[in-house]
Amino acid sequence: MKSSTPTLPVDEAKTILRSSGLRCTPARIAVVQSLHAATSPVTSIELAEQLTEYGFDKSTIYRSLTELNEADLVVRLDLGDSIRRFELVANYGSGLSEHPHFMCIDCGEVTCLADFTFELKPSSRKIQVPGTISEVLVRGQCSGCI
Amino acid sequence: MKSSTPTLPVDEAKTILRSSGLRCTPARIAVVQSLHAATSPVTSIELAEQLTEYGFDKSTIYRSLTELNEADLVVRLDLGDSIRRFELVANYGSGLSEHPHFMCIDCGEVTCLADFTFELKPSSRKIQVPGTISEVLVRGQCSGCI
DNA sequence: TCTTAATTGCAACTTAGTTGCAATTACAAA
DNA sequence: TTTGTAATTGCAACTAAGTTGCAATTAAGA
Repeated sequence: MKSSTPTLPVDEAKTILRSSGLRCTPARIAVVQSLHAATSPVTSIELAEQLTEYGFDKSTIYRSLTELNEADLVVRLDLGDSIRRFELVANYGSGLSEHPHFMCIDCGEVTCLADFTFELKPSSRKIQVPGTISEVLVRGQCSGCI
Repeated sequence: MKSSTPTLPVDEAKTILRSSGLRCTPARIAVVQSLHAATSPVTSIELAEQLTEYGFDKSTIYRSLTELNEADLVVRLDLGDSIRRFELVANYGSGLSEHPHFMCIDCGEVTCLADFTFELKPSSRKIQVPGTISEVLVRGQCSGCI
């Protein structure tokens, strides 16, 4: 698990939780801290494995993730390898909002395309995207795997 | 399961299979016919349920899908709901190749954005996409679910 | 028709995630 | 600070999707 960022102080984790009216429980604080430390989306499996080592039950972790997601504190990414990934919304920073993601079909590495915007171009003026867009995922081989 | 297209004749299914050097077995023919009949990507579950009713074992269906995928006769889509979908490459038609897909996060409906091209724009000239792109998935709410 | 490697069906297994429920805990109100 | 109570947790059992080992069967070239 990547974690280059210094650990988020418990108080800040609590502030994040309370901002959405969630109770501050050890499990949720640990989940927020873990997600905060990550530099790219974290899989639920990684998180469950990491936190069960500290005594939390895996069902608690999965439940916490679902609750944080419903409270819009974390984004749930379904990047196509049948494994769910989560990103702390707070990590996006102030102005920065959601961004496309790139996933390598060989090594599974996920990259945030934070500095890219995407555009869907219709072949004719008559057709349009069949709805609102909330997430964009690009899959391919990363430069290390080509 | 959507199937508006008339059933693909067995002979044509066999031709498709043989074109990639695969043996023509009843299971593979049934899978090809099923995928051919679909107008949008089919989940492995749908396919397994549909074809086990005809006496095929689910492991055979999953194996057939893997083989057809490895032979480049079908494309495997991982659209983010942890459920794999498959599309018959032959359905793309002659000139038409792969296209982006749109998936509704509410109803799960998948649409082929066959008439759209996709563009990722970097915020500056200095950055670029971290690899080659092989698949693009757009998620959001379809017009029926908004 | 024969031969043989490829394919299949079966059952058991794996993995990711979910659920019911009794025990515990966070936190608002007294 | 203590208390009451609804929210949360741990546990164990379960589900669903997909995989695997292996003996029996079959497609298709000789």
